[in-house]
Amino acid sequence: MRSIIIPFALVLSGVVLLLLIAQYSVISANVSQEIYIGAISIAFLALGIFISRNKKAKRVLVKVDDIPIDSRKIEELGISKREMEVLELISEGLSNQEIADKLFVSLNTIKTHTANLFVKLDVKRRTQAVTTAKELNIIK
Amino acid sequence: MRSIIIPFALVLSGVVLLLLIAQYSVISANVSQEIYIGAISIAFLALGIFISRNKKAKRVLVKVDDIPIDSRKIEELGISKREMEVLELISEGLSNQEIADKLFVSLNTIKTHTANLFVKLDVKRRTQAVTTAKELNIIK
DNA sequence: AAAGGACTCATACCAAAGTATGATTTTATT
DNA sequence: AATAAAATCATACTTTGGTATGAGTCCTTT
Repeated sequence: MRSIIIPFALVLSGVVLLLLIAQYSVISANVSQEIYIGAISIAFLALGIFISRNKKAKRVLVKVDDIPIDSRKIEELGISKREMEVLELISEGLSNQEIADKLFVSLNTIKTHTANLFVKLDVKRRTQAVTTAKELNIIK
Repeated sequence: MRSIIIPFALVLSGVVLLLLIAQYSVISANVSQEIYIGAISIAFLALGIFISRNKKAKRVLVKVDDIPIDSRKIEELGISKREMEVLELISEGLSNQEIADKLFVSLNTIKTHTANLFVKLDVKRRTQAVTTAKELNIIK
């Protein structure tokens, strides 16, 4: 929101300024119209490029990290909500005990979830689960 | 290079077109100059925004996946070549035994490497080693 | 030649991860 | 209300991972 206000102010003041210039050009009517219009066109073109350059770059940078999570695949593999939570915590490097503590359930429950997860992802180890899940865009 | 040619052609044809419009506006001299100039300004502003929007996005998108490996950090942490190999294989989800087989060394050797790696990365588990190493841009 | 770093390997022991099986309780869905 | 799926937990067991320590070999650099 705020990032729109500043360029807008620039545009408006630019328009006012150029209208004033245009008026003067009518008074000192020697210089041809085409040159003025051309100059104005180029100036605004540059302004437009300038405005969208700065902000766009950063916005896209953020979005690239957001490769969308493939919820179709999650369903397809029959991975439940709780299993997804566990998978994400595994990918953050937590131990089963730490996951159990964080989710307020027993260690055995986490072991069950991971075992089911490994079958669904067709892997044998948690590290493999993470790489496979990332390849499938199931986790970030 | 090529990506500059098309917008340039657009700009030039736009200028020509607007100059023609401007000429007609002199002939049908009823409409005030300011409105024409304003319209031209806005049109070119939009053109400028449009031009830089499309190209910039893709260029940045490509660059983000290529976050360079921070070899300074690797040195700084004193991680050796062999340790890096092990770290990469860990991040691919291999077990210690599989890594040992792949590198033609004993399981014990891999255990030694991982233990040293964990000290250098200040982590306790292989999964944590992977997330930390990725955060530090030590591995892809 | 000596010293240091990197790489190798071993033994032994403890901790965590993973497997298998069975069972109870929630929570949706029909 | 009945059924099914999801979530919970337990016990018992095996495998893998991780820690600690010591030691030998091979380079490289002083």
